[in-house]
Amino acid sequence: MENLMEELLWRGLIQNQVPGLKNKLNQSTTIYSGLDPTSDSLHLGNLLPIIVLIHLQKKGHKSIILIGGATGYIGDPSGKKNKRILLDKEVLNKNAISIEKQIHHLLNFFSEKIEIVNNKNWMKNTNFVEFIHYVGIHFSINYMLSKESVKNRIENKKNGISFMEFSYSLIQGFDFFYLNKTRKCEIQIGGSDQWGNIITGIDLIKKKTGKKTYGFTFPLITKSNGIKFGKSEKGENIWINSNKTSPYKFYQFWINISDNEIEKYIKIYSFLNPKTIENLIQNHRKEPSKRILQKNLAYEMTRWIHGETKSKKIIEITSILFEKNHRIIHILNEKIFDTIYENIPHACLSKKEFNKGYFLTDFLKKIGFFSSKKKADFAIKNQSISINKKNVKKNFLIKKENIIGNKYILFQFGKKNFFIVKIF
RNA sequence: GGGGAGAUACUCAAGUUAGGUUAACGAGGACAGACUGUAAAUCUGUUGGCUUUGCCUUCGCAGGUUCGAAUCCUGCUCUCCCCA
Repeated sequence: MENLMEELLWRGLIQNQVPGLKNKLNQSTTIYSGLDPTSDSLHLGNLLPIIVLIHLQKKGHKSIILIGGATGYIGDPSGKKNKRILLDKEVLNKNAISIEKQIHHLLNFFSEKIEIVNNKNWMKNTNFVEFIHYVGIHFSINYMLSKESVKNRIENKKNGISFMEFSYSLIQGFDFFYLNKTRKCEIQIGGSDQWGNIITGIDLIKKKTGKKTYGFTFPLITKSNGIKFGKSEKGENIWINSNKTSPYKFYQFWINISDNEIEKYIKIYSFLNPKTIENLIQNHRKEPSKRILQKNLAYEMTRWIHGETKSKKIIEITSILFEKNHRIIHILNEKIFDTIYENIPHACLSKKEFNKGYFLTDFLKKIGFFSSKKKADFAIKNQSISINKKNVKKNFLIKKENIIGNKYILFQFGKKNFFIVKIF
């Protein structure tokens, strides 16, 4: 446990810390982090607290994950320039249930059991007057106004802050107090935007009980282009749920991380031990074109989230899809095509429909690979379309000969966009 | 309550003062091509739709004037600023 703090620092998982944290981490204690059920799935952003809690638990601490059924109902103003869209209780409950399932799934992988609590269970019977008296008495308005999250919104006349959001940090502060009282929880962790809320909890516990508690935050991870990490180029979140982000896409996300960022991310996201990571980094630097770090991280993450079998399959089809020799594709068996079909964007078309005869541009639009014929047309002109790995030079009528494996046609746009059509 | 400014494509932002080469300058982003390693950087192209030498739809919304309107007129909605 002595090295825990150093390891967390080495991994880049500590941005800000309460003094004395290091000593506290040297003895077994209880740590919690909360996440509000604003969606029915976790994404790479809110996976981070869970990763850190697992690290801590593995080193002998007890971790608690708090699902914010109550706080989600209020909406955390931290890190938000504008008002949040409010979710009603039913949605929050549904989200909480499916997130809890996901968390169990994530923990099973490590055979770790982490307690999951929901703050609606202790907030639902709270009386407003009692709460304000019990908690509000300890916080001056001056103190609350000085919080970064509040300050920003007060200066912003257009999107002022509601009293409800203003009170958010008191509820989160109370959560920490409650967990300290009932579960001897002494450390709260969160993303860097949670610093203010964590301090509120620490202050509340101090004032109520005189006990000293701790906290730390991890950095807000942004990519070099300024986009929040964990979002795709289009700004979509990369979700844990395979219906929202396909395992193939998930794998590709990691594979595509650039060299100058991959070292940082493998430290943050993978559970490989530091020595292994250092070795991989050395090897990667020798031959960056092998993409050792990207492949390792992509594999580690995909097998954690989507399982060993699935990730092996994805690696297999990835190597086929990105194979430079276009002849390879013609000697594959049907089973592999079936696997490809299941894992990448696809469409199916009846033989009857196919036999009507389509020009490539119309076909691409029809199957949904391109949203408009013009775009498809332009792509062909640019020679960025391939059929069955073979570059298309100009628009032509799709024929039977284009079907391979007896029932599939593989389309490719650019280097990394694939689409497969099944003719049945 | 009084006065002023504005609303243009994914975003920012020209054009509006004399109405017509304006699908709408430019920048960013995004996508593609070349080079590579499914990297970065760089250079090039694209960035409303279609039955593509042409047609249709688009400059806050609804009307009007005109052969013709993002540009002029009327009404409406919304946003911002200043003074009370």
